[in-house]
Amino acid sequence: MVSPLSTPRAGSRQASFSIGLNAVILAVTEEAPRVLTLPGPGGEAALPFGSLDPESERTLELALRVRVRELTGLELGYAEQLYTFGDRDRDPRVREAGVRPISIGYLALTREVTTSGKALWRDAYRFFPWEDWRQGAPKILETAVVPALEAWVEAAETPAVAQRRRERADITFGLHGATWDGERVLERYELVYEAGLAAEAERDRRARHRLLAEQGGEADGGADGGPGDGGEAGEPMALDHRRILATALGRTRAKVKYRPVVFELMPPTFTLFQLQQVVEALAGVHLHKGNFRRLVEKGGLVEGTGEHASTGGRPAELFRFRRDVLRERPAPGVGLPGARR
Amino acid sequence: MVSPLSTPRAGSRQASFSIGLNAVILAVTEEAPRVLTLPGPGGEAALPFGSLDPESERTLELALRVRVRELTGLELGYAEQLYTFGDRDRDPRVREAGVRPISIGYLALTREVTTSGKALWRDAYRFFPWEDWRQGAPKILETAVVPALEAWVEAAETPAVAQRRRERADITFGLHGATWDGERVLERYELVYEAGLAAEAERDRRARHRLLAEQGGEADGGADGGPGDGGEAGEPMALDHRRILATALGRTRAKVKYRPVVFELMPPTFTLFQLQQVVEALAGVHLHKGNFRRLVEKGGLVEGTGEHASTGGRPAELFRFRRDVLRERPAPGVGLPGARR
DNA sequence: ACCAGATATACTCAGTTTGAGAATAATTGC
DNA sequence: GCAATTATTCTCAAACTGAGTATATCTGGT
Repeated sequence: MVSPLSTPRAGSRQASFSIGLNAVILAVTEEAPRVLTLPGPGGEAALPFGSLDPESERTLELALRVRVRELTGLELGYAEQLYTFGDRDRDPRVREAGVRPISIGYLALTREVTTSGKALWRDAYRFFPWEDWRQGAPKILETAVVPALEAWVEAAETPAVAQRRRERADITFGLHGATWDGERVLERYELVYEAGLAAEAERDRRARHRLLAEQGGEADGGADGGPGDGGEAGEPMALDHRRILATALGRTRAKVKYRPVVFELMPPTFTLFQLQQVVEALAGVHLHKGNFRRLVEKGGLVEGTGEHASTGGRPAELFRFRRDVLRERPAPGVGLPGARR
Repeated sequence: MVSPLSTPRAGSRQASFSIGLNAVILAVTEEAPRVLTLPGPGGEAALPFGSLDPESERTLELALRVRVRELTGLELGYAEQLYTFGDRDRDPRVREAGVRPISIGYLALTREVTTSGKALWRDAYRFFPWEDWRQGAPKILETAVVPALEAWVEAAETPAVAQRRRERADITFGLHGATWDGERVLERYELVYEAGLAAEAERDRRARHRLLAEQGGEADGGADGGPGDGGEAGEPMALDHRRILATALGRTRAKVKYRPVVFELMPPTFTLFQLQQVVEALAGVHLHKGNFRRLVEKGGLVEGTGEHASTGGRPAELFRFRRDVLRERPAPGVGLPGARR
């Protein structure tokens, strides 16, 4: 049953694919979103990942769970697929082994637990310092990002390209009167990469050139390799892992608004302020206490347990997630300010 | 530079992968969402698809665009990645060639244009008759879907499983007081498949059994193959294409609410009622005319051109998409009733 | 026992948005 | 000019939002 539609490409010698499964495992502790990392090549942090065996595993998600258990000892709860990355020229492994890597990213939310092996929980904002607005506008925007973006706009070869670049920079970073959209984490990282600010950009460029020199292959498109010196904006990660992490953070920020996924990150019972702090850590902004409370209580997302926890001031009531909300409302989430269309 | 994390699996003989690129190309005409299909194996409709060559193509999306142009003559505009499917036991091609197919689905929105080759635009609701509520609750729910779901719940082996099944059925189909959520298109199709109502379920089961008989392989998990007789609910598609289409429709319904993607489906100028009808076709529900108008005008999504189109009654003003809205608001979309938060 | 400090929780209130319906305007066909 | 048709504008109550203020209940110190 060969499909009548498939189109074999010219020149496909025995090259093949590898399917990489990458897990972004998020937890929130001490008011920071934390991602589970492993030491990767070159000292860079890496996401837990492994490759899919073509025969043995029934589904991609099951395979991912097995890999994560092997690597970190963690038994995943909530997990969803994020995105599949397959850019040929953005992975140093590409032609080295004649294998084209396809990376399938997954997002998992969990409570932080001690893990085995070399796994380490790291603050996700270490990799995206411009995403945390809880202490006001992040300084790195002024000092590094905006200047680099301006240089990148200036470096355009035609005014039309410069115009497009400027508009894109404005929208993704909320410059010149545009509004900051917390969900555009990936778009911002991509821009940081393109502007040459991410250490990965320089690293990948070098790797490509090395290969081209060895093989005398095609010309480099030259769409990147801008003015940046690299290493200035956020800690780099192995391979394309920072990209995957950016996708995960953006998706989490979006999803929290319309699905009760925050509760995956909470203990069975919690105070409303603890819940709020977790949401704030993910969103990277502060919320109005009274309004948050109203939203989450009147919205039927939680129910009180009657028990109380001492806090240093008046004791706070402990709440639990109210599962019935799933039946009642189509899109139950904790909605942030400006979440309104 | 071998990753320290990859875990070679036992028993991986020279099996390999193929990467399939699948395009769901949507347009709206005559008040129906239409999907571009090609004749597939066994007379079933198929999505345009082809496989990725490991070496020649720089990015997945570019490869997809090339395939679609070759197959249908269509030059894609807006396109986004949807989901990657890789279930081993749900694709008849799996072990036939020792190749495990991974399908990457894409969503493209366009205006309907005449296409070359054997491509055909078909009403998407033909494949999901339960999704169109514009004429009231679809009859097929009463006549086929709900009874099949009930049978599927009854067929559970333990009361606990039956309980879980019932809750899942209620939430995804809005039964017993739960609310219908237009975006859960995939979840509904998956349930229809699991309940044995989708013709594909029976087809895939047969294919698996044929292979098992030939190879004497592992036992079938038996998690499906329920009471349904197949073929009762919606037209089937080739391979896992109905799954991909369901993902696309759900994503489109969601996205329309917070990104101005409808305009990809519109001509350069249009009346507000035309715009509304396109949104209604996608959402599968009717909207309040005045409110829709208010939303879209006050929301700054469109601007009048001053020109008018004759309609049979009072002429309607022609509008165009107002691009500036992208700068002004973080999540501009046309929002449906109940879309709040 | 009382007070200050720290939290949690409860209220208030104006402004905005939503959902639903009704009223008015500009055409076409007869 | 009239009926039918479609577009456009208004109205209004209910619900929701954003921001602030007031009250309650604990701890620790004196």
